[in-house]
Amino acid sequence: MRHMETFRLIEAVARAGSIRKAAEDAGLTASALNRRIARFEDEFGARIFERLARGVRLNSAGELVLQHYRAQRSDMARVQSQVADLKGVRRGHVTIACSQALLPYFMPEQIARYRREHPGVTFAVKVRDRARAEEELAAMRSDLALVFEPELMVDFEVLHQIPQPVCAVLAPDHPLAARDEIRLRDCLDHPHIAPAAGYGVRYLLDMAARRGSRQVEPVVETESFELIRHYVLHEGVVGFQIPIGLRPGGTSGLTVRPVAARDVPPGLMLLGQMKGRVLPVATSRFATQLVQALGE
Amino acid sequence: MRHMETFRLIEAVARAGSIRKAAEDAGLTASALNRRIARFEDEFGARIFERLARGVRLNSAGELVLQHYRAQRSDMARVQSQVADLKGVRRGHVTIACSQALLPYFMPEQIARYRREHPGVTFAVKVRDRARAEEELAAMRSDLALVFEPELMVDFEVLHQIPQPVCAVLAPDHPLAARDEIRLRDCLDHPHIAPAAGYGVRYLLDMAARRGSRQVEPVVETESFELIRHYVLHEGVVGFQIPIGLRPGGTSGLTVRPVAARDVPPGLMLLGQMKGRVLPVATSRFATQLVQALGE
DNA sequence: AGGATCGGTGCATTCAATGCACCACTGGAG
DNA sequence: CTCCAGTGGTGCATTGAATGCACCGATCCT
Repeated sequence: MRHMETFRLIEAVARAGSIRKAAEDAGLTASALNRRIARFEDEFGARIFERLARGVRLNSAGELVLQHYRAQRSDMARVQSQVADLKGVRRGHVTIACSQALLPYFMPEQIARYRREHPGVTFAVKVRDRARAEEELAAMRSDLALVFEPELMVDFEVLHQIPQPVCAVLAPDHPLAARDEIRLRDCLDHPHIAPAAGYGVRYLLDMAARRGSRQVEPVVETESFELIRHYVLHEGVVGFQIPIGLRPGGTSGLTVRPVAARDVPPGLMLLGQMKGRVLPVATSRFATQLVQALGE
Repeated sequence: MRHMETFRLIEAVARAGSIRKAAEDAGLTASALNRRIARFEDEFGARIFERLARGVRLNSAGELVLQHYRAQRSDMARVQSQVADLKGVRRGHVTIACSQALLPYFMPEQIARYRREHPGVTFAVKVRDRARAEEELAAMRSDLALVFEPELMVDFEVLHQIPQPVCAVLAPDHPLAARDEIRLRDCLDHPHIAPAAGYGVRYLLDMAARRGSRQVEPVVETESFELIRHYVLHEGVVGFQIPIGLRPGGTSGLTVRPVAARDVPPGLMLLGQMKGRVLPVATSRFATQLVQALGE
């Protein structure tokens, strides 16, 4: 869309922090870009950039303008998607930011199921922790977010939520594998492997451990859930996961036992969108499917 | 705002039903406008106008585009208003579509009260019947609507509602003026003056009369509530109004008596906005004031 | 048949956007 | 301090996208 060129450039300048840099990236001269911005500020009626000695920075008016542009851009995408829909083309593109736990089983299954019925719809799956996922939504770089225990910003509109108890993941020959339910203190007494700080599971574990005057002291700390699942098969340590990230049948050679809910309260897996946005057709349908799948 | 010129022209063409007419109005040639539209359709990826023998008409894709433009325009106005606000200018413009009954007392009072605290805010008050008021909101030509018994379209978001009983308006020497409450059949037995079809009061009266196998047969039928209020002083007829359109004290020389609620159920006065819109600062504050005033 | 009105198109023109060269200013390194 | 690198801002010539003009073919109404 030709008419939002200026907005696109404004966004580029805001990102680069400098008119010259942004101009170079955009393939035009600094003077041209400078004048575009000056002209926009004239028409708009207010400065949108603070002029610093070493560059520029968006002021609060500029933040509002940028937010407006992003909303407008995403709405235009929605309109195009709806038009494509009524042309019978049945195309679309769904962008979703989700927690790592959904990568092995849940998301692949859901996307495959959807694409079986709508092969024209393409997907972008971004892996974001709970804080970054909400940023994605706010900047409208993603249409949906499916995250575990997010910090719930004001702009996050919850479409569905399900509780997810924290589970211990063990090799079948681990001493704790015999029990049906495991206490947190038993996990902490054994060597354990845990996600790094910032992840929902770790957050719940830290809170619970502190309540029992204990500490989570993992022998291995990692950002990869996949590493956790595989590592417990190599060394007799206790791993932690949530059920949605584990194969339901348990054919993967892992033993899964819930950690006592009275020790570690279940966290919430939330499906959400940017508040007030009208989602494109394909996205909206996919969200509906997710809600249904989560409900089962 | 320069960048939505094309959208503005598209709207003009849609309204005029002809590229040539719209071009003339806009002060450019038909060929230029034609090409602008063709270029937009190219970029957009779909036709937005049906080409007819005698002109053009928006197709459904075009309707979506126009709706997008209106939403975007109103959001830009909101952004500018917020920026003006944080510049300390405290300016703004409130556009409200309302029923005729609010013109004599309610709206003047409310606007004056608001402007006493915010002299920089200007107002546009459009008088629209209940059907047209919702059109105004949908096309974003008005920010708020305060209407009696609207038909409640899907895009109408109710901010507040209060019941309004239908009242008989009489000269003090009218035979019915002696009673505290008046039955509908008594009104219909006397000569009466009523609003034209399409107005909320008339709608309620028609429904109620039909239930009693009677008919509303006014000696004078008018679109002006003001005429009704004044006419009852000239001829001994029964007029109909809702309380919010009458002076509370009753110093206007009129006698007001409620029509029995078991005959004519009270209608609803609804304050609403376009669903999902973020209102400009000034408008939002004014809406809050209206809600409070209606609550009293 | 014929006039009126419509959308669409080829070609010359124009003016707004751009590139270039340059200025003034700032901050940090030598 | 000087000097340099990097920034935003400006006057002037240039260019190309948008426009106006003239014209075409189609359609509708008289």
